[in-house]
Amino acid sequence: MDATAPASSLKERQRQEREGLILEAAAQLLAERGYHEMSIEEIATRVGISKGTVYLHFVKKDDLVVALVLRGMRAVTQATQDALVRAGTPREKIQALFARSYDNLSGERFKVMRTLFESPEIRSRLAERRHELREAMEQNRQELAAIVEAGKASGDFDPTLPTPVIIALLSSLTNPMSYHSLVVEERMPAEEVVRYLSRFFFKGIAPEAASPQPASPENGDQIR
Amino acid sequence: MDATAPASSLKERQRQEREGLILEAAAQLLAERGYHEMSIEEIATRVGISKGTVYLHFVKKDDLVVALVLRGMRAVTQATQDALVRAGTPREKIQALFARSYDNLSGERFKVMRTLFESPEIRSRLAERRHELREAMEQNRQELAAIVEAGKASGDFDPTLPTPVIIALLSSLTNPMSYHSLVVEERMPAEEVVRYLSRFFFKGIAPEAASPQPASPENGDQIR
Amino acid sequence: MDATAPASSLKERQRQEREGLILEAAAQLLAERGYHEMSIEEIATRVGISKGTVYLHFVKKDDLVVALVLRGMRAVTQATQDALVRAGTPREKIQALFARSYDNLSGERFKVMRTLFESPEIRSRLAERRHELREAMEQNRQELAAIVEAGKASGDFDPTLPTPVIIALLSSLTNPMSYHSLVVEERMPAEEVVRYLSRFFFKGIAPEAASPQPASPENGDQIR
Amino acid sequence: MDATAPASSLKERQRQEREGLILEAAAQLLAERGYHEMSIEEIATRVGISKGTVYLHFVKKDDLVVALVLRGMRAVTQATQDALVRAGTPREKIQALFARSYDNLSGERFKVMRTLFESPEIRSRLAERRHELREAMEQNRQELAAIVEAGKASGDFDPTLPTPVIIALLSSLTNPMSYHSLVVEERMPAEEVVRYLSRFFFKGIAPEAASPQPASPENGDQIR
DNA sequence: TATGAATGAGGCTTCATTCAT
DNA sequence: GATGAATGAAGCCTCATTCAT
Repeated sequence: MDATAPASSLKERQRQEREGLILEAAAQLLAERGYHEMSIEEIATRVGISKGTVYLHFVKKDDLVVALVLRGMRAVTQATQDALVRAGTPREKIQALFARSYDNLSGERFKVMRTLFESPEIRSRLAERRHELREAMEQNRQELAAIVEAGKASGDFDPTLPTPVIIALLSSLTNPMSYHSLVVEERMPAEEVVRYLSRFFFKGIAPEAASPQPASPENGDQIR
Repeated sequence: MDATAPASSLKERQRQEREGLILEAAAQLLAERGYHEMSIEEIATRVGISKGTVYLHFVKKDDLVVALVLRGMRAVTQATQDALVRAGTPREKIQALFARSYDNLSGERFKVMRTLFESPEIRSRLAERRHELREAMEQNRQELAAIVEAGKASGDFDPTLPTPVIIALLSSLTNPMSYHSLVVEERMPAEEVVRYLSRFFFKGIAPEAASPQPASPENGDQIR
Repeated sequence: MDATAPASSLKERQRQEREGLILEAAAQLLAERGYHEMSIEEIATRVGISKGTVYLHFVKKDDLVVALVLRGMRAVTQATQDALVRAGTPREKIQALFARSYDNLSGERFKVMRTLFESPEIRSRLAERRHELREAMEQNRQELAAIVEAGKASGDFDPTLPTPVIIALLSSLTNPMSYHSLVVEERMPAEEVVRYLSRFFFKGIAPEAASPQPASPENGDQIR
Repeated sequence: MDATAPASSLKERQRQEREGLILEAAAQLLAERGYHEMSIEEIATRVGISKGTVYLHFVKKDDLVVALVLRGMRAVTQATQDALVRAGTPREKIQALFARSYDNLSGERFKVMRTLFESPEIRSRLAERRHELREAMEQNRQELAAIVEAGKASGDFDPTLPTPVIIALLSSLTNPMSYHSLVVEERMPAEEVVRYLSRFFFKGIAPEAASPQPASPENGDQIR
């Protein structure tokens, strides 16, 4: 038995690995073409396996998408928590969130997630399994709410702005459309976008000059 | 021929009217279900005509969607121009844009447009006809750019923020996700959302009290 | 309206006709190969239409089979009633039933029905819609029961044999296996089979001589 | 080699045993669901082995079914012979055949066989290998023919009824439909069914009273 | 020898598109 | 023009069969 344990764990690892590849390919195709345009056949081809093998991992096409969303959601939640942990002040945490949304790693996945959620086709598919997703979504929302509340308490955020509004604004500012128009089309470095975003988030569109602060390195790192 | 001209113009008017109805029905279905779940059959049923008749107006399903997008784009451009004309200062113009995005009339159409643009399925379909859309998009972008530049000139907007960034932020803040999460889920009145949005856009997340400006009714309406 | 009525009735007639052809082809294929071996594609080919057209008549493959069974059941019931009406004594009625089972018209359909009912695959499919079939089956059973009871009352049938047993025996003797082994394999004329069957049903396997009746051509053609 | 012979015979016995289990499981599934609904996977699961192992015994699914049918046929033939040997008069032999058909042991297998033969899917499959089955069928038929001829000779059976007809009638009366409608649906004890069947077979549907025989307990147990 | 992961043919079903009426 | 019946391509999914371990 000792002998078989590692063997099975090898198989299992390979299996997990392949499942990851399938999800990766599916995420790409989903982002490129959408739910219907993504065929199981093509996912298989991209991974280098056969159609049938995909079905060894996911019973239905929908299951694959649900798995994709769940995985993405967990990743986003994880990234959010990282931002919570590593950064100190609420202001720094927000900046970390922006940075995460625009880096190329989790950023890409983040983009896919947004795409998924905004597609009516996928929404209706997820709706049938809302119970599986509700929890993950709610958890993520609460992470954000905690940051916002802390920010209000610390005086960084305006306490008269309702928390849901702030969360919505936060989410809005990190959507894939912005990413695309600025980073891809305008070829603006992601870090620069993040810097602007951060400044905007905290100070709005108002000109620097209007602020009484003598120096304004707008990243929020000023002493004030 | 002169005799037939008015007759044909009557026919033509009816034709245009029906085409409008088809587009309307298609927009609804597209927003509700996405490209593939929207069948020509159901569009026809909703309009009260037959499948074949839809094909008298649009040769392909894709053509219908392209027409939809073009029409929507023109409508958005028009609304943008209205905002430019009716409102006075750049600040007021921006407020008008926000208001437009969240009202029920053009707002709904606006939402559909966003949905279309964010759907990979439709994006890839539009990609094949990008030349037909490029112009309309560019025009709209220039309208916004004009407002932004005016705002920078008037001192309302921070001139060190790149115009494309500001445009992206503007667009981001009016996406359907925000609308849904705030107006639908949180049951917040659209006007209230617009007020918060406007305030945020101009002053950011910073607490009101922190602003040294003696008078800052940035909604325009409060004395405070 | 008067003008359209006949037109629609023409269309409708053609439609019914084709539906009949589809059912006919399906019945053949079902009898030849069974449920799974019968593909919609081949039904269509045999009728000379396309796959899609079959679906204009039957939403699902199962629906086709259910329709087939229902139609067959109605035909059998009808034939049973005919036998009840045309023939006089219970004995004659039974003979008519045998004749019906072995003639080429309803006989063939009868055979298909048996095949359908004895196939586990189809049984399980019908099971899901048992409510649609129960009625037709029960009606037919009651027709037979009525004949049997009349026969018991008239002294033709042994009243100590339970009616369900007699019905089961009747049904058994008309099954497709017998038809096949006698009429097809042994090339015995159907009328002759019916004659033997009838004699057997009423007098059993016992030799004629054992019967005390002086003349007993038991085919019913005796004067008595 | 001599040394391996017994070892291989042990292995061989185990192999035969397992083959029997596979056939048993297949027979059950075939009767329950039919050819296509019976998957190799499930057969393996029921036996407690793996899919691949089934293929060590049967190269094709069809081969399995053919083997099943052959085995069943041999069993039926065997049972027929038993009836021939144990019972005395042809009449008793027939009664033994009925009893065999309705008991729970060979009866069940008998039922499966009937099901197989009446399924078009399997028939067409067997057709391709008719040569493998012809012999077994013919042998069985001859056993029955021998009984019938003996019965005719002994005066028990009417010699004017053709032997194939009698065989067909015999077969008809033992079909699974009867079994189901009487034993399962009507909850009639199998022995009682056998008694009625036997009586019917020998004397037909005619009422007892009509028979001139003074005593006729028709079970064949009369002295005569 | 036994396993079960991998394969891919085959069939149902949908729906955009065509075209005779 | 308007209709809707007819078509057939395309994709999901199952499962017999193969084969490396």
